[in-house]
Amino acid sequence: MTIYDISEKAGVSIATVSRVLNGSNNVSEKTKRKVLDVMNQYGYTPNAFARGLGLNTMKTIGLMCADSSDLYMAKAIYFVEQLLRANGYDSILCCSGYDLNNMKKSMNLLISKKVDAIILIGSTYISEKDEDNKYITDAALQVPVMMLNGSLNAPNVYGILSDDYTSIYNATLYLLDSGVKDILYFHASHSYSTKRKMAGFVDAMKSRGLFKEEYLQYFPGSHEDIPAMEKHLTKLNKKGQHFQGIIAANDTLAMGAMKYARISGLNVPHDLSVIGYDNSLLTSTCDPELTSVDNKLETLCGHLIQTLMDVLGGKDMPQETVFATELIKRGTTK
Amino acid sequence: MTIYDISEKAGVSIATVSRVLNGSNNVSEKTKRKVLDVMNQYGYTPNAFARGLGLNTMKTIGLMCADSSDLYMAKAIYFVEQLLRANGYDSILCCSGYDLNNMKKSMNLLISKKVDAIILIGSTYISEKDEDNKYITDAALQVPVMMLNGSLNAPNVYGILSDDYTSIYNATLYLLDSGVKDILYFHASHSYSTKRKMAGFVDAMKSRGLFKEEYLQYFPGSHEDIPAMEKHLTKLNKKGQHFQGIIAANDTLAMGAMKYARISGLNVPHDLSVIGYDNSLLTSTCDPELTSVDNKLETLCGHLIQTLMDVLGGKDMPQETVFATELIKRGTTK
DNA sequence: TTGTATGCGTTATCAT
DNA sequence: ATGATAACGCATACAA
Repeated sequence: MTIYDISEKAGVSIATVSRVLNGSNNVSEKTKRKVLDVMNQYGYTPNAFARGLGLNTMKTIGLMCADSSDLYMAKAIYFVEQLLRANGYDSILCCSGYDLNNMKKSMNLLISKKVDAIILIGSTYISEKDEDNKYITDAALQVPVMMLNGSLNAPNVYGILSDDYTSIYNATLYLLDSGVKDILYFHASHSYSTKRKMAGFVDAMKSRGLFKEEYLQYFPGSHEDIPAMEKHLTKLNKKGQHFQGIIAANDTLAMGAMKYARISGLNVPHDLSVIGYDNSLLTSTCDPELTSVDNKLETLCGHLIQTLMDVLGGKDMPQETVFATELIKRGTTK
Repeated sequence: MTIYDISEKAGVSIATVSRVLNGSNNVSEKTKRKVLDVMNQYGYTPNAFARGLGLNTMKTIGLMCADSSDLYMAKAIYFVEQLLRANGYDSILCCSGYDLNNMKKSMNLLISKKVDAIILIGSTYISEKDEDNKYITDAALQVPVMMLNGSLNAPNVYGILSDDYTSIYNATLYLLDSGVKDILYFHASHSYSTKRKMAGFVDAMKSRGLFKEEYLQYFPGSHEDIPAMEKHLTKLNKKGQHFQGIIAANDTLAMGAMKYARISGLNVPHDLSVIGYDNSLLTSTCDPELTSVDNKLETLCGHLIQTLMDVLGGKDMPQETVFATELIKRGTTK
């Protein structure tokens, strides 16, 4: 069933059918009805490929994330997909993993599929070395690139981020002010976001003259392996590294800290204070409930999509937008 | 940059360029090199829309899930997307929510985008009433429909599922054999999967002559609201409903049970035994760690994609494939 | 092995 | 208001 079939059965030209299809006003009410009737009768739907060829767009946005099963990214995908669809766009998803080569591959794949824009979910994609970001700036030569919680100073790439630095800076001060001295920053990646958080931690500690390099604790294992996180901390403690506070780069790591406390017989928050990040459902799985930074993900996603729509509409938009977060205080801090 | 440009610059016809593009053997090594060189030089990539129009496929599979941020679905999406891409297909994602009308809309949208097949993730999509499944069987008239953890006896729809019934049947017996008598089945949806689990529970209890209707506990709130789950159980207990065991339809609900135990001062597993479902990362967030049913999701996804590829390749495939699960015993059961 | 010509189903630019 | 016709960029049957 094509536009030709409809035109024939309705006794009009394909041009008229096309006009009806696209809601042009230049068509009499009478013929419009006739064409519409025939369409319904035969259950006609326009061919998306042909339309894509003609319009050079299929109203599709490419979504890239390292791992769609990560709590943060999964939520982001959900919000972004909903909002895109509400704006008449579809999402094609690419879980690229954390390897640079696969990221490049995913990017090329999306570009070759002629998506209208690319959304990079999570700060995984931005690298220290400029050359490693080239695949992003290259992509931005073709279509707008939106970064959720990332930022890159290049034409046609837009970053929407939460203020990770200040979040952790303030969280650290909050912990210090509650009387906790030795605080660990516990992270499992070297992403852009993690680094900004770390900088916030370092600066806050330094502002009180309390910073030590050993406070920065990198966990090299799987980002889902909570028992391994516990073991990491236990080993650390056995090595003589003392700490009464842990600030984790995400809630899952904080769960590792909680497990460590339980196994070590530590009272939380009295012996050990813990702060997580993302304010996920994990915050209510532990006892006491986890104090965590709310990253305002839904707000970020909303703003990201709005910015994208404006960019696609030809408007000038700010290259970087930063949102404040909120520390949700629960039982793991005093 | 089109095939015409390349043909001109390489001094050959567009047919030859096309042949090179599609790896045809009927082209001399020499001209192939020449064409390839020109392509690289100009950074040519074929237009996906034009190709789609000609071949009537863009090698894209439609993914539907109710909520991509649900732990189960998020993992499934990850596996499925990876496997599809490894087979040369892309995924377009639609988070339909749990409302039937939106599900239909999502389905139509995917069909109209001319995807090569549709994968329904989670048992959300299959309904009691035949008429409510019509949109699925209708879709199957156009493209193969694969159901992850769902099943529908209709042409061109294929179900890959884990044996939810037996899982819970055995888990229930396991709990009974450990000396626990009053057991609750705790669920938050009326999905096909949840019902099969419930049937397993009911039959297991009946097999020992221990079933009571009140044991079936439906939680009407948000599937992420763990505190509300706890309150539900607390209220239940206050109403005089006793229980020493809880079998939850998923790990999140089990977290609610664990929270209830803590708040009520119950020792797990001595006073209360808990079994979850999905064997997610939540199993290691609580204390003691959660006994849970491993649904073998990765295996299911692998099989689903393989089946799909075979179906697309024209092979005859079984309409339903059921995989056994495994009860992973941890600290919440004796 | 290579080239020519046509079709794929639209949209859009002209006329009328 | 409506119709004829040319793109859009590729694949492919057929010819050479």
